[in-house]
Amino acid sequence: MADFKDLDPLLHSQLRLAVMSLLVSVKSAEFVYIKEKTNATAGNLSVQIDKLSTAGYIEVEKSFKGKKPLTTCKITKKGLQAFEEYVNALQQYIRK
Amino acid sequence: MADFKDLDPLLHSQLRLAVMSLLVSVKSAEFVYIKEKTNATAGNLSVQIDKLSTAGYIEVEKSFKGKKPLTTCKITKKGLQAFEEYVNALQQYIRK
DNA sequence: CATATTTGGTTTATAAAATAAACTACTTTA
DNA sequence: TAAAGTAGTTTATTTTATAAACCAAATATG
Repeated sequence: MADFKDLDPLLHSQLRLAVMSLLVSVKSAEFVYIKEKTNATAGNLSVQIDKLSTAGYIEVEKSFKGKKPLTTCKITKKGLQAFEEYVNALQQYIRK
Repeated sequence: MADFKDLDPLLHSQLRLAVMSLLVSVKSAEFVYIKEKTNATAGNLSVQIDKLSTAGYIEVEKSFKGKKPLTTCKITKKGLQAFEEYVNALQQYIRK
């Protein structure tokens, strides 16, 4: 049996993984939408989005919807690759 | 799309998950063996094994191999169930 | 009209987790 | 008999995650 590959710690977090999971399928999503889908608090989500953004895994665009702030996220190529590698590494842990 | 199910925080840890993953397949393993397979430090492993044991996910038996201490771990029914649930919940996050 | 309340967040503080370092107890080897 | 190794545990430190507090603007309410 091969040794366990390290799991990207940036992705091995429930909330960040959920965010990435969403972004993989929808390609672009608003803060509020992500917040609802993930059941996260705004504060927590804000922090985790920041981390993903700093890592270059997602792109964050701040604009306005009418007069309200609007934060839109989309996954980057780097993020997609990291996600795929994470999933591959993880398979080793969870296949019975 | 259904909301994301919570991931058992006890299992959502690289080292603890690796330990459980090992125990699922081998059914019983020694401390040193687990340590080598997971590349963990003894201290870290000791702590994480303790947590899994306290949760009732594994059973820990302390004996002696000759004159050296021997810690043997095996997964419990509860642990196996938790592992399976974790894997199921996780699927939702990682299917593309 | 003024004052709550809601929206869409960010910042900061606290709690929990992971990890590393130090230590224990004993054994083996030189 | 001193040094080094084995098999761990305990404690301290660092990192993370989460919650609580806050902010600015908009909208609703009496």
